[in-house]
Amino acid sequence: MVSIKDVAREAGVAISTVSKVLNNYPNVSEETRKKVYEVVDRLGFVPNTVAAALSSKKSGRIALLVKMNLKTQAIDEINMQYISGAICKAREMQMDVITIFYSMISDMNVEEMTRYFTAQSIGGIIIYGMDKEDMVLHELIDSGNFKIVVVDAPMVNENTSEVTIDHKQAQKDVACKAIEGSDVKSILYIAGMKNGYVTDLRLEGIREFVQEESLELTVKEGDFSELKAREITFEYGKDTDAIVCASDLMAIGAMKALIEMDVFHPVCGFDGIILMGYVGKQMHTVRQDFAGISAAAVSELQRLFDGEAGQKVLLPYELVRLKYEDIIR
Amino acid sequence: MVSIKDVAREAGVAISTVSKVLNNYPNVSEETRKKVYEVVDRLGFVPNTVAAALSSKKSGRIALLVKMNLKTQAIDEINMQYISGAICKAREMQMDVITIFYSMISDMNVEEMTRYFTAQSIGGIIIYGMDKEDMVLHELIDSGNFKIVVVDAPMVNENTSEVTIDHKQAQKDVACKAIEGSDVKSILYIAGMKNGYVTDLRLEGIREFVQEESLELTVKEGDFSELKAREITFEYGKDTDAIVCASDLMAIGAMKALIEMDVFHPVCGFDGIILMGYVGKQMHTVRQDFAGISAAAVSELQRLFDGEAGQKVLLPYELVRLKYEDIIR
DNA sequence: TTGTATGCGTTATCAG
DNA sequence: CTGATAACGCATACAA
Repeated sequence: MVSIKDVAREAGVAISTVSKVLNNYPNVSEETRKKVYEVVDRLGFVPNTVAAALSSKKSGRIALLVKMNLKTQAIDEINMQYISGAICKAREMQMDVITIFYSMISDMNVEEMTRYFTAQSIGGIIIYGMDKEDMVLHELIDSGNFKIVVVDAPMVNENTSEVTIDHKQAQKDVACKAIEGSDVKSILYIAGMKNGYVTDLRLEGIREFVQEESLELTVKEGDFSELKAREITFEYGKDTDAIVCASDLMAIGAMKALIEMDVFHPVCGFDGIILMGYVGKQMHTVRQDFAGISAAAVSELQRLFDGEAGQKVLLPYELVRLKYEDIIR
Repeated sequence: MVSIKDVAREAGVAISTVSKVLNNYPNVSEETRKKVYEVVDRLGFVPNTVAAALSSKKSGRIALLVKMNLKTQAIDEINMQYISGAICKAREMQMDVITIFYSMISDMNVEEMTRYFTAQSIGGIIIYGMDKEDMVLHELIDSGNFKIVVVDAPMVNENTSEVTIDHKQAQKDVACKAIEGSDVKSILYIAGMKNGYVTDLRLEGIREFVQEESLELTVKEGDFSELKAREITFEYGKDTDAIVCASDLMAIGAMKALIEMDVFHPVCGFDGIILMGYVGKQMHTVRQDFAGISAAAVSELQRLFDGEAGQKVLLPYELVRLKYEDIIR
């Protein structure tokens, strides 16, 4: 294995000089910089990220904290996008990534969790799908021991950023799109999990929308469950003119129920997962670029590592309608 | 951060002794072992895996090499199962995991790839979805520089194991199940990628099956593409009595095409992905426990780390038929 | 601007 | 059976 020592010897400089060149330190002459780089790619030197992480505590080792649902496939689609988006971006930015499923550490308290991450030389964490009741995660954020980027949760402080889309506006937009052209007077809204942050935002959106449009609104808790949405639809589906769902999965559940009931109402979802293309009936939905969101989270983490303060990063979304023909390849 | 040094001091022994206890070395008295463990969990000590990896070259740091199409957002249920299965098992076995997508390193040659892994202190690799034309991966395996477990590819040597199911038998079984009760004389088989290892095995299976049952067989290359299976079905679907597909996605493509053509033939798939439940028509398929396969791969890697020779590990499969009602929750 | 020396938290090799 | 101590590869104060 070719190490920094070999490069130093070959280039006729000190190890520390090589290190400085590699880490873009200011005070290095252009000449030695060139010389070092020449040797680096002549020898095909690749810095050992593990050693770097050990040596410097503020290394770029980050953890992706994913809440995975072992049952539902569509949820996996989203997490897969999150994971791949982060991993690719992280590699681009020379950061080391480990993926952790929440269930693996959900029994820990803050101290244990802190030790767990510290023991792995992890300095930054990206949290996906955090909800209001994840007390330990809240404490972890408050502790200030790590740079953290939270996706879709309003946590911003000196070393915590949020990356998200405008859920409220998106919910309004998609509802609007879904009922346009139909004579809709009342809407059944199937909401997400009660303790979810996005649930509130989307709920706000739909409330504002029905107010502006003078529509009637019925809200039911769907818990992001396809089955629950299905049951809710069976019970209340025919009494309203349209069904707006807080997730694609629930929209699918609702739509399939409507079909079985042999009634047709506009249904719209949220997320833009591919699965929507398989349902037969096309539905409007909000397409989130999960991989892009995740990549942005990685960049944001880098910003925090660079000592800048946390902030809220708002990313775009788009309204789509997935056809089977569009999604197969 | 509490380190091994703190434990040693607190327990009144040497650092090396603590290390030996933690790594289950033989020559340690039961007494000191107890004493050390007592201090370990009193202090909540968690070993730093990064330091361990740096120090010991034969560390349990492993890489998951996943082939995924990152360009298109796809239903990547299988890879997600692979990844989560491996990560969970690895944590259980105290191994460190990093996930790498093949596209991130596909432009490297063996030397570069070797340096890349070495630089990350990676000693073991699990390769998913390798095919015959991945020359660099073949070289990587032959180099003997890493302990490697390959999923679904016949690579076994001193430090390489294979984990797989009996694809040939499974293909026979599912085809048999699919046509049982129907008067089928001819079968359209939509095969996978030409350069895939499992493609050959499954093809063998279906060939043997039609021979035993004296059926007619037409084989077309579907490349594991839903779209291609759809097109093939449009072209040849009505001339045969049943369609056997080498993957669920292709089965879905074929089934949807048949529905559009308004003809009904038995169709069966392979893999057992949840998506099958969304198609409407139920199809028989081979359910592979991807997470379990992946977990087995991790265990196998540990075996290799322990100095044992590579082997072929055969895991079970089952025949299923997914209904929408079964998959939603 | 460059080099020296020390430390990061482990593992592993020897003496004892 | 236990304890010093030298690596592992890199980062970084500090000295030159």
